[in-house]
Amino acid sequence: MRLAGAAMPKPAMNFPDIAEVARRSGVPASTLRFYEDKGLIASTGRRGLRRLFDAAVFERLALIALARASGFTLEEIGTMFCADGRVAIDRAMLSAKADELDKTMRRLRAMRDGLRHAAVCRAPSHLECPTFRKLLAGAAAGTIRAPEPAVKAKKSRKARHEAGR
Amino acid sequence: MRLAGAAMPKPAMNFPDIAEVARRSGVPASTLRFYEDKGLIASTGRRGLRRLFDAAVFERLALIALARASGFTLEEIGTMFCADGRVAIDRAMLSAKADELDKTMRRLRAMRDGLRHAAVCRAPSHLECPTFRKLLAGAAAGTIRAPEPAVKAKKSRKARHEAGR
DNA sequence: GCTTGACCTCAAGTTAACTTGAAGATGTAG
DNA sequence: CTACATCTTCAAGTTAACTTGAGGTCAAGC
Repeated sequence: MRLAGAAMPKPAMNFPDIAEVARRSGVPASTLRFYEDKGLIASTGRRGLRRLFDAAVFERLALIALARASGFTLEEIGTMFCADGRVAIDRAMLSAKADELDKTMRRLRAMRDGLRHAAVCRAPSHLECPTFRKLLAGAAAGTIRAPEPAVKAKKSRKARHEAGR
Repeated sequence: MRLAGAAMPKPAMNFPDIAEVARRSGVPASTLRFYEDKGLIASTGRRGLRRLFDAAVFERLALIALARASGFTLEEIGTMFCADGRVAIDRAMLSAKADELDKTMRRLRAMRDGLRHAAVCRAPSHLECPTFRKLLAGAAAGTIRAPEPAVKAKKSRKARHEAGR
């Protein structure tokens, strides 16, 4: 992917600037600033105005991506890091989130089955299909509810990034 | 609260007003107005300023709830209704959404397994656990991504509603 | 020394799905 | 007829996680 050239470009390899971090992580610079602002990552210093990071930031970003994919909010993710930069994840929190995912998955599974049925059901209208009506009744009774918040991806930051913005 | 007398109370039973619809459906009046504004439901007329609905609105609301629970956006849900008020759901759309749910579930399953492992893993730090590092690598590579948008529930509208707001 | 392009800050905008609030209208009980 | 609880409209606020834009700074190349 990147030609390992002999000549090191401007920012010292071991102190990547924000553009370098963005390039290598796929996380936009604006997001990196945003994360820093939120205390999720930290720059190790500045060259003039410009932030310099160290290599640890990549692991940190991976951790954040992983946590986000698991459904943690940025705020929750913030609690996973000690002030000293060390990672200290509460195991109970992990279990709780796993339980949450299980619940979500059960809900989604039910919905998916309903959708699959509705997609092939031969009833003239969905409203006349008993399976569908059962689901509807659940929705009416409030047993069926919409999902939790989350995040949007829309076009995948990596994709947009790699497309040259 | 309201005695079921022989005399029909204010809103004719078969033309519930917005408060009645809210009460029976659990959907807040503000949401009903919002949905009407978006064209997802329709009031059948007015008594003075006040909207009157007919019984069909309950099915409609159940349908909306169901679709929302399946991950459809309100905009997508809008396409499920013809102008004449008839329901006409594109079966291909249902399949597509089912596929989407499957994808989501695969992702969530992987995350859940990772979380469960991390919760019990004996490695001194998560960063030293090979399983965890494998996930991290996935996150770094961008194969692991955050979920789709969705909706929030926070306290369940029904609960808040029934708690007398 | 000057130009330039990348970076900086800070405020405001974006999206989805609603909620909240202000100001006004009205059917209904008394 | 007067109160008043409910309704009405319309604009603006909310949340999460970012993005965008304006206006400014600065290191490096020429």
